[in-house]
Amino acid sequence: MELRQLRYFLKAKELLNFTEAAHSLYISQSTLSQQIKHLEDELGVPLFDRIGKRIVLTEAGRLFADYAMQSVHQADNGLQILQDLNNMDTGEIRIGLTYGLKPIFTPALIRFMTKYPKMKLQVVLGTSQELLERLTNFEFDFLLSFLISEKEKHFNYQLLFQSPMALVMAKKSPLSAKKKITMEEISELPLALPAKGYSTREFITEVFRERGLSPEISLEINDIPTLLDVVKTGNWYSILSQFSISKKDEVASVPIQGVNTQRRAMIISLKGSYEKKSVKAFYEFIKAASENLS
Amino acid sequence: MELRQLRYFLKAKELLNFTEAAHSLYISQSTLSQQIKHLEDELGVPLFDRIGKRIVLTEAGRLFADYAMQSVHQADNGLQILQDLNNMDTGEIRIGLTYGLKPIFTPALIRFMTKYPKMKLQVVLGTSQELLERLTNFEFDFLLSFLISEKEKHFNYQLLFQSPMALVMAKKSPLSAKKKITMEEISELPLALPAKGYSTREFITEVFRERGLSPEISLEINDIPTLLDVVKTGNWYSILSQFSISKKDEVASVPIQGVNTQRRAMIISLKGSYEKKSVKAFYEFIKAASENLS
DNA sequence: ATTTTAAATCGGTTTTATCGATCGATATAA
DNA sequence: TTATATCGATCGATAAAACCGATTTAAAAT
Repeated sequence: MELRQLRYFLKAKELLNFTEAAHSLYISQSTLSQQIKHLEDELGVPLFDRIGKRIVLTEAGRLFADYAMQSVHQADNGLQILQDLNNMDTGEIRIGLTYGLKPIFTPALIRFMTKYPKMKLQVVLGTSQELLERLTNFEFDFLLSFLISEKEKHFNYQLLFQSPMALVMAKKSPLSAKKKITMEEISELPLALPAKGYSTREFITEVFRERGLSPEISLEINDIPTLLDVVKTGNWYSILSQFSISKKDEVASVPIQGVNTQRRAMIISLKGSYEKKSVKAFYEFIKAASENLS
Repeated sequence: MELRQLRYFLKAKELLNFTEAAHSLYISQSTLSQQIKHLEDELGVPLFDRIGKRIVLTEAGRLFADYAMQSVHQADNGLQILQDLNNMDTGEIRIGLTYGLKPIFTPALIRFMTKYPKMKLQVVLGTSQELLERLTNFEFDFLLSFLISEKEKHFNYQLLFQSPMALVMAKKSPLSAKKKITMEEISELPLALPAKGYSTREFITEVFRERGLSPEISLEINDIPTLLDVVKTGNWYSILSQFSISKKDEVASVPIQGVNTQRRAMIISLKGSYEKKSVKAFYEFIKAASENLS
């Protein structure tokens, strides 16, 4: 068993297609096919079921995948820590970012890249749910998100700041003059909310559920700028964290009354994973940006 | 980077001698030398310092070793879990055993091997301290020992039974008629105790320390049967757990008064390591043996 | 029925790991 | 101080393996 074979297996498992996997690994399909076979021979059990020209993971494949992933990951970590030992000016940082935290991220990014121009960053925007999933698969060094549901024990959390939820509406809306608004009032309004998977949406659903309210959710949109465009028409209202609404969005916002509407912005990383110096440095840039904005 | 290279590296790190390491890996010295070099080239930093004809781990080597070990271990675990999936009648169990728990282990071993004759067992007797150290290096599936100091969070503990400490003496000793004895009385006697590293010794030291007693320890022996031979002369007394003294040892024992002299016999294993079916089965045999004896 | 698609297989090529022999350096013994 | 043994590095040759392209086989799709 070799790491090369484990890497091949994991890619094949990911794509469930030998031809594509081979292509993405820059090897031929025949090579991949052979190496998987060798691995299976050594393990004494098939990792894939060949159903016609389709492949699916076997029970054994599912079980084995976790160990293969860990093994490869530990080796990568070892490499990383040594490269880190030499200099922190090179290397790559992979970051998961939720829309809501873009305002904090962008200035941090710019300052960081100015200071360390040789670093390579890879930023993926997405919903908290999908980013957490990918973090678990070692696809990110960390991600920026509002806290979704409960903390999980295999993640590390660093609190950046808290921000209350606010009702968002067109500037011309009569409600924009109010100082505060309750969830009860909101539940009577036509709402356009972020789609499922967004931490904000999960949070809103939970708050409504706690209070036994069943609001009218007429629109679900998986893109925040579009959501704001909809709100600007004046026909719908939305709920976002106060923080993520900037002036140039040209909408009005009214804070929501209630202790439990505080959203906690977090840096989330994977416990047990080696944390590069460069990543730690980035944390400081993000924390500095958070303090400036609050 | 390949697992093969990591295995080579770990063996070289263990023996700190390329020639011996190569021999123990059934490869030539030149091959090992080359493969270590390739690995170092890829990592961009030497893992060993070559001081004359001696090699020592570099800082980088020390850091990298943990990751290499984890990587190899995870791959091995993956293989193990799949072999386990097929049948639990084959494979090897590696067990660390302290002298004090031999009486419980031996009958469990015999029954287990009778039921699963194809299994291969490897049993290492030693002190708790050295066995715990080796458990951390993945050298055992589990070990049997009385609990030493505090529980550590990277170990799993399963309590087997509790046994009080007892003063051990020759049958002819006048003290053998007593029903109980205090630590204060003991501290006046000439003592022969297990050497450092034995859980029992660590425990005794701690109990004396707590009570501010400074006993006369005239003999330290790292072999329990020898210790008992010494005790049989009548010139010395020893302290062992009540349980580990059997009738055929031909010594008398008197329970020690005091709540805190209870020793806890434990199965200790490494958290996060995959636990083979066969190992779980063995646990049951050990637990059954504990219940019978108590 | 025909075409397309995807994995397995085959033969040949390239790369890599491995070995034995040797070299150079160093520690040890005479 | 000199001779000897020991250890890691290096070199050239060989064996093993990974790899590729072409082809085959079988199952979907048309």
